[in-house]
Amino acid sequence: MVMQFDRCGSPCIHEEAVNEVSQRMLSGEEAQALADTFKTLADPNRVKIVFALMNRELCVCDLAVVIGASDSAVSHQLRMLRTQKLVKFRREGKILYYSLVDEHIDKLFKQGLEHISHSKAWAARFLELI
Amino acid sequence: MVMQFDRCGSPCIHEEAVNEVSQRMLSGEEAQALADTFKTLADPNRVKIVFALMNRELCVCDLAVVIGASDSAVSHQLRMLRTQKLVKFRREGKILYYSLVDEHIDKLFKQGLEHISHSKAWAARFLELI
DNA sequence: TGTTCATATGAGCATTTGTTCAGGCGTTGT
DNA sequence: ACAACGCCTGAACAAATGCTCATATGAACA
Repeated sequence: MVMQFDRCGSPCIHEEAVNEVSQRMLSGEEAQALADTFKTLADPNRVKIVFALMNRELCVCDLAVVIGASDSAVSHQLRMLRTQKLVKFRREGKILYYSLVDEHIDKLFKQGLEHISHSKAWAARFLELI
Repeated sequence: MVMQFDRCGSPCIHEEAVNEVSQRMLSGEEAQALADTFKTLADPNRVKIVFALMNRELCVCDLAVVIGASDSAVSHQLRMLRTQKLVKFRREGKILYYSLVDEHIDKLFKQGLEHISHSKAWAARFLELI
C-alpha cells in the first residue's frame, strides 16, 4: 500500500515505513564501526593472512612467503589486523609469531564462505576445513 | 623450534610451517572472492542499507531518507549489493522495492556485531534485534 | 660495541572507492 | 503525446587504500 505525500520537492516517502525503520537505524558511528570490521577482511591479502593463521601461528616472513607478498606489505596489513583486534602476537627473540585473537573471526570467515558457496563450488571445500 | 635456511637472500622461513599452510592456502581468485564479499559490507552506507532492509523491504527514496544520503548515492550502492547478490528487488509501477536475498547476510551481519560487542557496549543492543 | 636479522614505519605513488552532478530511461497519469 | 516521477548511469573528482622503497627499531650474537 503506497502512501505518498509531498514535502516541497523532497523525494517520495512511505512515511510509516521510514519512521519505523528510522527508529532502529544505526547511528553514523555504529555503522562506521561495523563497516570497519568488515573492511578488515575486505582485502585478498588480509583474507589470506587470516586464513593462514586459522591453521597455526606464523611469523611475519613466513606469512609473506605463504601469501606471496613482501615482508613490508604483510607488516602493514598486520598492523590493521592488530588495530581491529583480529590478531595478536608473541615475541620469541627477534621473531614475532602472529595468531588469531579468538574464534569470532573464524565465524565471520565461515559466514563469508557460506555466502560464496551459493555461487562458487570451491567454497564448500574450505567450509569443511573450518 | 626455529628452522632457518638460506635461499640466496630470501627471507627467513620455518619450512614445515610454510609448507603445511601453503598446501591449504586459498588461491588468488578465492581470496579475492572472499574479500569482495566482505567489501560489500565495508562501507557505512551499505551497512545502513542492509540493516534497514533487515527490518522490511524499502524503495530507493525511502532508503535514501532513512540512511541520510542522496537517491543517486543509494542507487550506486544498491548496484553493488545487487552484483554481490545481497539484495533483490520487485517492481510496483515506478517504484522498486528492495529486500535482502536471504538470511545469510543476517548471519554475516550478526557475526560482525558480535565481534564489535567485545569492545563496544552498544553492539549488544542490536544483537537482540536480529 | 657493532653487525645482522626480523619486523615496523613513513613517504610517495598508483589504484580504487564513494560521492555529486547532469542527464537518461521506463512507467504513470493527463 | 507529453510531463512528472522514481530510479539508473557515466563522468569527474576528492578521499581512502595498498603497495614499494628507504629507513628506523630492537633483539641476538660476535
